Amino acid sequence: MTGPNKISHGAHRLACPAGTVLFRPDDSCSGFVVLQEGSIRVSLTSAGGREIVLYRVRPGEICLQTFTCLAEGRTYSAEGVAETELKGEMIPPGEYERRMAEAPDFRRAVFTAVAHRFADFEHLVESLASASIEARLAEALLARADSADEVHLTHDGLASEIGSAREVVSRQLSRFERSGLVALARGKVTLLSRGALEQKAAGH
Amino acid sequence: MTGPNKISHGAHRLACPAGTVLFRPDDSCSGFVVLQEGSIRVSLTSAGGREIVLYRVRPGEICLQTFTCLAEGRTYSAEGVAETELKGEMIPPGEYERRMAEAPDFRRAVFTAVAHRFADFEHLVESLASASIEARLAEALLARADSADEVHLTHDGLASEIGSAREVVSRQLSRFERSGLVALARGKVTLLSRGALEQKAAGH
DNA sequence: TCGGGCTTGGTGACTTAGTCACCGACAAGG
DNA sequence: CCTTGTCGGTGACTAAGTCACCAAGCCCGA
Repeated sequence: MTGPNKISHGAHRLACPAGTVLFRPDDSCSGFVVLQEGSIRVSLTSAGGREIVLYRVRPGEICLQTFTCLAEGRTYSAEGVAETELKGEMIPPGEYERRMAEAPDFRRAVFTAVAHRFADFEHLVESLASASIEARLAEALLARADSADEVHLTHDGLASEIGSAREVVSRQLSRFERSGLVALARGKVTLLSRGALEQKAAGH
Repeated sequence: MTGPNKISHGAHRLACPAGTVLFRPDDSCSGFVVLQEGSIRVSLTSAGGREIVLYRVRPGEICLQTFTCLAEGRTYSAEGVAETELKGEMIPPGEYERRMAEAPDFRRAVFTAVAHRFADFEHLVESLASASIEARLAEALLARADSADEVHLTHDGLASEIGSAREVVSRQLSRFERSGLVALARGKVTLLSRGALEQKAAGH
């Protein structure tokens, strides 16, 4: 725990390539991750094989799963995968406890992050309970488009984002394409009218 | 803040009858509630008028809405209604901050409660994303039945519990009745076979 | 460069869920 | 009583999800 890996007392460096599975359901938690670079996708897969993305962890945010596990000494219930290369620190459970008790800034940052995360969850529940597929898909496309208005996800991937099925996404995308809102290619969706998609996302 | 209402330093007594609306979307938060008796129903109502119960707060638990508001200084986004008569304490924001910083037991209790609450949310998301109406309704009936196996809720109320529509609940209840799982009366459902309902809740 | 085999996407047919409009039954209070 | 509001039932329709299957693109080894 000393030497080049030591970046702050009691913590050690975390670095892993894109695609790394950080945790799976029933894993126990090995520490609190403070992300400096990259993004982690946290998703839930139900018995029927349906996957839904709960949230993403980015620098400055926290993984609520991890918080929960540490607070209760329980195992994970979701899966976390590195979407990009990751860099950060891993704070072991004991050190995490100590900081929560003694470092007001650390504690405040964790709280704020928990609160944010919780707001995400609320939004997700509201969407699932009452938004149309059209609206949810439009929202997901806008949220995941890059600066060139391109979304590099398969229809299957998009289905996971919104907690639906591939066929449903395919059909809705075809409708968007026929209306001139997007252009489709294998593994890619190009947004042609953000404005119109924003309308759809808001529920017409 | 002194006199008969003082029950612990800086807090004051909270008492209100069933049906009291404790907070609505966009209200600002006036303090942290520690419940000693009763239950609070926290629900979200979407633009289309569809209501869904997020969770209930019971003694020893916390209202995550309130936690979020205090942590970020934001307003509520859901509605909280007293389901029964309530008794407890109301800890004002400043005092809440102080306790979080100085009282390890208080802090630990809050964390544990947040973690529990979060697990509820996860379960809700998973249900919404992939469980059938049959399963969700069976689960809600079991969760809300009293010791006499009776559920005192209207079909509309049950629909809010599972985030669906009254007609859907009515039809599913009819099917349960035809299968001999429940007996129906105005404003009441009587469970006739918990075992069979548990099967349904687990997804056949 | 050819040809599997895998991934991705398209489609029809069907089931389940949600919506809309409407009506009848019941309960409580004047 | 009768009136008014709540509660529940129903038919007809739309939206979403499921199932089975196929076709096109892509990767990779022979």
